[in-house]
Amino acid sequence: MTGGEPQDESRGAARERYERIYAILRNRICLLDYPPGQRLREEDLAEEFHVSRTPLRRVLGRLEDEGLLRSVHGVGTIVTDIDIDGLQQVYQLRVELAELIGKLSPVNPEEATVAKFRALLARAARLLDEPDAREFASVNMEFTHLLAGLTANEPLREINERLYYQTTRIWLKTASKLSQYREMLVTEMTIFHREIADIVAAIEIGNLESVGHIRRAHIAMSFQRLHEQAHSADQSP
Amino acid sequence: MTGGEPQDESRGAARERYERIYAILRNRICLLDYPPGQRLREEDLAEEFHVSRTPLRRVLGRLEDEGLLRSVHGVGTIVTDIDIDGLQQVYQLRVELAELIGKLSPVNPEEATVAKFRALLARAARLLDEPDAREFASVNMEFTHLLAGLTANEPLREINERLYYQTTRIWLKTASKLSQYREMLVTEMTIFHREIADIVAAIEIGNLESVGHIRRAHIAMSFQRLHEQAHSADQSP
DNA sequence: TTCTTCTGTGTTGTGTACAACATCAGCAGA
DNA sequence: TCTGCTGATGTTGTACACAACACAGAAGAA
Repeated sequence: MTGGEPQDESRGAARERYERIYAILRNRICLLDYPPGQRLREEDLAEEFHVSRTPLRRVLGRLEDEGLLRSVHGVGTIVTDIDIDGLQQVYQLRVELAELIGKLSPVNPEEATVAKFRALLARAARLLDEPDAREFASVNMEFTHLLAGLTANEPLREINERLYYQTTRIWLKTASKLSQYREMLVTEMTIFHREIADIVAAIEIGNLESVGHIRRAHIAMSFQRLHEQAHSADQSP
Repeated sequence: MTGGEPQDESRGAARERYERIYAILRNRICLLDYPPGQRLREEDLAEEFHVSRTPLRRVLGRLEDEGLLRSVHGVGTIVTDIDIDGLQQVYQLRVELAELIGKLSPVNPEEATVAKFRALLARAARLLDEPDAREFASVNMEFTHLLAGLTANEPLREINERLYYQTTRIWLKTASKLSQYREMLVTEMTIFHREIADIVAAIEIGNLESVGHIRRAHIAMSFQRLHEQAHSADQSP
């Protein structure tokens, strides 16, 4: 009776499937498999996942509540569009929350987790040789997920990931529309590689507060670069 | 094309109804009209709001995603139970976010908003003469809502309110089970009245950063008192 | 008595038909 | 040629019937 059971949401096969479909669709949106403005058909998705529209609509409802989708009666379910200015507030908040991860209930990771961080570092290094925007986004996503696990504060973890999913798309979208696409890609990957290296170093000596600070700085700078790119791109054409 | 339209979710009567039912049920849960453990019947609720189970279930789904409900197949939809220890993390996070409201995009309120704050101060003062737990909870709720409006950072506002709804029930629940129920009520109301007075003063001189600090201190202390109350109550019987 | 099994009852989860709605092509009229 | 209307078409939103499931209580055997 002490402490309360883990209370995994495991029991209930329905819930499990719900979470699975949710994660799949969310990733598709965030990796631009479904680009902003794309129209999704409920019936197609229902068929793909072998369910009827009813349970699928619950997933879509959640994605809509989180701002990734927008259903319009009689029209369709549309992937929301995003722009750097509308995301400024989210970035400001993410900057602050990044620091909190090192402050609120930080948990020193097990060796297995550290190994995962090192594996991501290796993947990031490999990206330097053969740039790949999608693989970059994927590594970035797993990295964020792993970082969120460094706090035992579950609400903070949830919120952190949620805000991340709201912002991560802007990166791929901005990059793909850029004339100096390749240069930007290489620059960002180089910086990202350094970020992982720095954070792995901080983790290895168990200084999670520094992890927070490093992360904070990188999120802030990443936004600034994105902001400048977008606005200089506005003028050029 | 500059800035983006207000984009209110107004268009769509369905969405409007959805939000309305959601707010009603959320308030009922938070004011303990539906106490923790209460079993809700989808069909009853559907009948009450003159809709079928389908749209109602979307509302319940969101409440479940936010941790206020829990649906179990074949059993029922149950209001989640809460305990002070399980809420410690949420409180820690709320403490930090309270401060952020004064830092991220603070917006000096219009005179009408300030008037609402003063009205709440008056209601709180009236509570000192005739204590009423439910009215207290209600004033507290509106106060929190108003405070959230002091930042233009919408994601911060949303998260702030969401975390509040997750924690506010613990207060009424703890108080109602206490032997010195009345003393606690009066004590808390007195402190709450001072908090509003302090914050109104800070608002009137336009110092929103101080608002954040005051709020932070009060949330932290409120949790501490609750924590001690709960644990001293554990030992006595 | 006590344990086990089974059946009845009530609830949430799912599938499906239909209503409400938006959009566009086609056409008539000026 | 352009404008305004109308019907066809396709989509999401809603209602309802039924399946899947949990649980209590009765019935029966040891």
